[in-house]
Amino acid sequence: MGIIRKTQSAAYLLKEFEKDSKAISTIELVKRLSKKINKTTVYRLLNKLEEDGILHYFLDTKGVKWFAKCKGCSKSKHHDIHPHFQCTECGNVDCIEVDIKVPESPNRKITNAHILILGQCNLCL
Amino acid sequence: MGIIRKTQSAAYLLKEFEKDSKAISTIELVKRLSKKINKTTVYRLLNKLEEDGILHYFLDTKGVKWFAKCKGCSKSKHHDIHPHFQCTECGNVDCIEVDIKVPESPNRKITNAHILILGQCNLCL
DNA sequence: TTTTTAATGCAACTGAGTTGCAAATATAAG
DNA sequence: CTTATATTTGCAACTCAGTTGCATTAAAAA
Repeated sequence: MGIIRKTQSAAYLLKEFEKDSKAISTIELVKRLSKKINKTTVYRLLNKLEEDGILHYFLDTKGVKWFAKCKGCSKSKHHDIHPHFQCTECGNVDCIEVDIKVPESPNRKITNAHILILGQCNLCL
Repeated sequence: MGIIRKTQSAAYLLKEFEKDSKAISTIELVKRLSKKINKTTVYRLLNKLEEDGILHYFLDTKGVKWFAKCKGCSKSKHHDIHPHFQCTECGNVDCIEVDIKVPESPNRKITNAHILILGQCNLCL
């Protein structure tokens, strides 16, 4: 589907990602916006924005979904196949702009990779 | 906690992993064992076996939890920090015995990495 | 065999995410 | 600007994986 109309809800949602470039978990977003946007709408908007290449998402080690703003992605193709870093102490997540080489594997065709790096962030060191 | 007693349920559960070395999703395990073991028990056993270093787990792109048998892990430390491969067509998951170098990052201490490689398996090519 | 203590089953619960539908609102048409 | 139309939204009810409390069962120790 993707976003078709410029609605107030979409504006509120995108505003959250303009504050800083950190990733935000779905649950956190639903909480933050609960007074302005209904939970259902938040979920629907996130999916649409992801399809349009405006946001990208990934899952952390606990299965929590995190969203972040895309850089240079389009509707046709996501280019955000970069690793993500999650601090094991504070839980914060960042995008890491580094390419990691994934080894070829016999008898398989590798098309993508999800990489989550764990450790301590600069604030928790 | 970890496993303390050798119970029939634990034996049934481990048997599933002895058939082959593939990873099995939690939901699939609960289904397969539903006539022999209660759902609650399956979940509790999986956690215990993971703590004991007998099984390891990881999450796929949809947040589904997969378990597989560990090779050379102990209660004190999991060594199964290898990548996992999931076929985007049939959904099957395998452990990949390859080391991937994770780049160092300034201002961070990297301790671990979760790597999920996606593509087509030999059966789906 | 009896005692002790962990493991299990059951039923009820939790909470993230989804669905159907009526009402609201953005956009296009007139 | 007003009306028509089609997408978005909110709400309530639902789904379903995973969890919790507690009484019962079954390992292992005495």
